[in-house]
Amino acid sequence: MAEGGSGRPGGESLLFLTDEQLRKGIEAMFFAYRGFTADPDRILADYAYGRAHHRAVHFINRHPGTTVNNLLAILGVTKQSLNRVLRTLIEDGLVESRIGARDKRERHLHLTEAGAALERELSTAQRDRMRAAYRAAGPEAVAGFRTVLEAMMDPEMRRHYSAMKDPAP
Amino acid sequence: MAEGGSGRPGGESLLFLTDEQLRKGIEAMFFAYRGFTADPDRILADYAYGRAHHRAVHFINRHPGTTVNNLLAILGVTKQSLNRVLRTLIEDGLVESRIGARDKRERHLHLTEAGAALERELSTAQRDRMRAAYRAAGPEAVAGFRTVLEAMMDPEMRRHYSAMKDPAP
DNA sequence: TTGGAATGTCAACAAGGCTGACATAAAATG
DNA sequence: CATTTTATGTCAGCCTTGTTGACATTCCAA
Repeated sequence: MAEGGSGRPGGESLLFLTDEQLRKGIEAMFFAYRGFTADPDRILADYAYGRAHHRAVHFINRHPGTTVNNLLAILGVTKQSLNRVLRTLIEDGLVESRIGARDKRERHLHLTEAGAALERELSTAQRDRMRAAYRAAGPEAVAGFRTVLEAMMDPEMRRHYSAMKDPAP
Repeated sequence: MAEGGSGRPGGESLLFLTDEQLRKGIEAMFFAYRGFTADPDRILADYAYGRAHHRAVHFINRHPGTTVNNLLAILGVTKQSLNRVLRTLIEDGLVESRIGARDKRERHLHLTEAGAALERELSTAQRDRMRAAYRAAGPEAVAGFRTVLEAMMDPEMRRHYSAMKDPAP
């Protein structure tokens, strides 16, 4: 066969869709995600927190005043799971839970100053790695990176992703 | 400010390095990784296996005859953790562990036919999603995707990634 | 031959997912 | 007003998968 023997037929413009290319993409995701979480994980270990706490703190910072239910939808875990994490964060004074003004059943979540400080520490480490990768890869690669990742999301997750404040164009 | 008010100075060619852009990249990784693992996770639930089993099966398939130690380095977990997963896979007849010929301390790992069948089922599901994302994004985006992911890896992981058989150019 | 290094196994513990059941309070609805 | 639905919190218990510690086996080098 003229197109490389992958067993997947197609014109030469579809070479990037061979099984072998797709496997490389899968492994790239696996190895890159490890790097992606490595720096925050190290910091979290010092605080006796885990990735679950990081995720909660991250999205509370991004959506100040969000309700528990909304956070549940974003994180895609059960309320029991989230509650355990949230409880420790509130006990430790990193997150504040305010009863809703309109709807008193709701709890609106905010970071305290200490919570914001942890968020900064974590996101600085994670952004530093992301920045280095972006800088090494260049703007065009970054655009492609974002395009593929967005196409890989479940539609529900894409909603949450797109709903976040986008940088001014 | 002329460059969007992110607080990060830089010429217009560095707009893709603003904190806001980096945050979007971080969230894209988070949401995309969820999609990336969603399909295999559903299949694994039917077999009472987890992601750890998937990873082991994937890399044993990619490196037939690999030793436990080598797999450890690739997966980046403790040998005790891997051993538990490996033990169930061997008990269930998906993986074969052969004592090394030269060095009898080593165990060389191979998939059985049943193991290869599970691997195919899992990787087919995962590749399907990856293929759809690649197709939607196009070849240039895919190249950028791979470039950024590779830049994001720890050097050690990048070694393992690059060591894998690359598609013929 | 003997001591250390490498490899792999077993045991026990913790984090953080999950389900199920249940309580409370407030809102929405008849 | 009575009832139902919604939002949240909590308890109990299970599973996967990470961890450390202890230990057995095997190899190799002093």
